[in-house]
Amino acid sequence: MDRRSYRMTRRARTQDDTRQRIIHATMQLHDEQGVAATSFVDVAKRAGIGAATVYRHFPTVDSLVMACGAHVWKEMDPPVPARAAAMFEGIDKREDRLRRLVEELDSFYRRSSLRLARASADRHLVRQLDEFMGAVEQGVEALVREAVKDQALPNPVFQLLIALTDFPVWTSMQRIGGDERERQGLLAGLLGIGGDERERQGLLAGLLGWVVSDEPKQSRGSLQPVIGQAAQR
Amino acid sequence: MDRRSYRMTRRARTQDDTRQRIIHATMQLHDEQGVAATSFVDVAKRAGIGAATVYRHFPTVDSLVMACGAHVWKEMDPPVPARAAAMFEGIDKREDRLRRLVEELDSFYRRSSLRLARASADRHLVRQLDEFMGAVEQGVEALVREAVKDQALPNPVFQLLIALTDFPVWTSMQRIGGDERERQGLLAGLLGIGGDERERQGLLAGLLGWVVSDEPKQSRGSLQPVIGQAAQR
DNA sequence: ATTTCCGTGGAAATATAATTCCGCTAATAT
DNA sequence: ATATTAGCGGAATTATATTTCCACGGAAAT
Repeated sequence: MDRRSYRMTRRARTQDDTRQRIIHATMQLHDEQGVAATSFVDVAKRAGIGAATVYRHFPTVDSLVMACGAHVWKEMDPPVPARAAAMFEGIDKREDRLRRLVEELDSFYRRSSLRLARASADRHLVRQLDEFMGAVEQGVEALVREAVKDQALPNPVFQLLIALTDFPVWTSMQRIGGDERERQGLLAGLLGIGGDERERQGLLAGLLGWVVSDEPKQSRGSLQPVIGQAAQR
Repeated sequence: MDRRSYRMTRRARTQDDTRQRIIHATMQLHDEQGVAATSFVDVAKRAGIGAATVYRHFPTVDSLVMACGAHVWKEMDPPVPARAAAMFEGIDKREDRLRRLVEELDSFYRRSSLRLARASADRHLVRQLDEFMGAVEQGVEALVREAVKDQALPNPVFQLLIALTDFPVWTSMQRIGGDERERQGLLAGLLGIGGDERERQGLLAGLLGWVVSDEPKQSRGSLQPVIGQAAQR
């Protein structure tokens, strides 16, 4: 009795269906109660199948989380370094590039806020989530870098931009309220502070230069020389 | 046979010693592996005593976490609303008050960063941690409010200040590196943007006003009218 | 001294989540 | 039709964390 060859047509379909149900149930639960808090039994119950079946499809937690991760990544469509340049296609003016950057980031964070929050919450418990967030951060950084690529910013200024554009900061800023336009304008304003042309440096760039250099440049004694100077002149 | 009266002098001391050992071991483990990840058995092992003894001293997880919380609170000595005013005693100039605020916050966040991070990480799992962080946030908010109390900031600006002074934002800014003085100067600069006197509003206040109002005030078309205008005039 | 009291901790009991076993059934090939 | 294969899932098993029990021994009172 040698092994028969199996093609599995109809069967394969129901099997694949089960797999999709599992993934769907898992994502649902991850959204509702968090990633780390979701057990295999929970998933099975939600999907309306046996726990053993979940194990058949996904022998390890890793494989399940990864399968979900792929789906989620696709759904949230985060910025990736490869497409960063294309996002600013034909946009030359500094302000317009900044505006574009903020638009892109705000809409990304907004449409992904729940899942980014869930991933952030458990990234120290689940390796995949940490990698996931790492990839997101890389994409955002690439976007920022592309937005200011012809400005030759000093590294600390660039790092500040990165810091001000990350997800935790966006989350904190949500408390301000307001609609999409207000939020974006506000963030764009904050970022716009950082570095204009080289000769008349942007406000923050100037400020940073003052702060980093050992001695105040002009108005010693004042705590915000550049800003103060810009505002009263 | 009626109950004897017990005074417990020597005994009370060793018992109290055990209690302190438990608390010490718990804080150690919370620092090392996080709050939620630390079990009663872990604590017992670290303290070199039996698990049952831990239960005798702290019947519930809550009681143990609270005892540790009290210690931690004392050690980190966070800003509290009651002492907020005293922190600015005799400091009148706007810039000096801001500088004081940043000094206070940065040094607080720096000396408490590990534990604030641990508390933040698990605040969604452990009620006490959430309350703890809530109290910290209240203290910080009181400090900020006190720092700008005579400026009559529009609420959105104030909210922005709160957002920019919270722990997640501070954490993100750590990536910039630099020493204490640089960091503080940078943050002070960022905050200083927000709201000067009413008549010549601070840059950010102006920006916000522009963003919030429906139509651009002066230089329509430009994305950062206030900053642009301030910088080039 | 001796009786009473109580903190201690090893061990057992309990709870819950993770994983595997195995018989059932439906799909497939001949 | 019938033998064969493979997905399925209830139930059993294992693993781990939580909680309780109780005998022991040293401290406190008389």
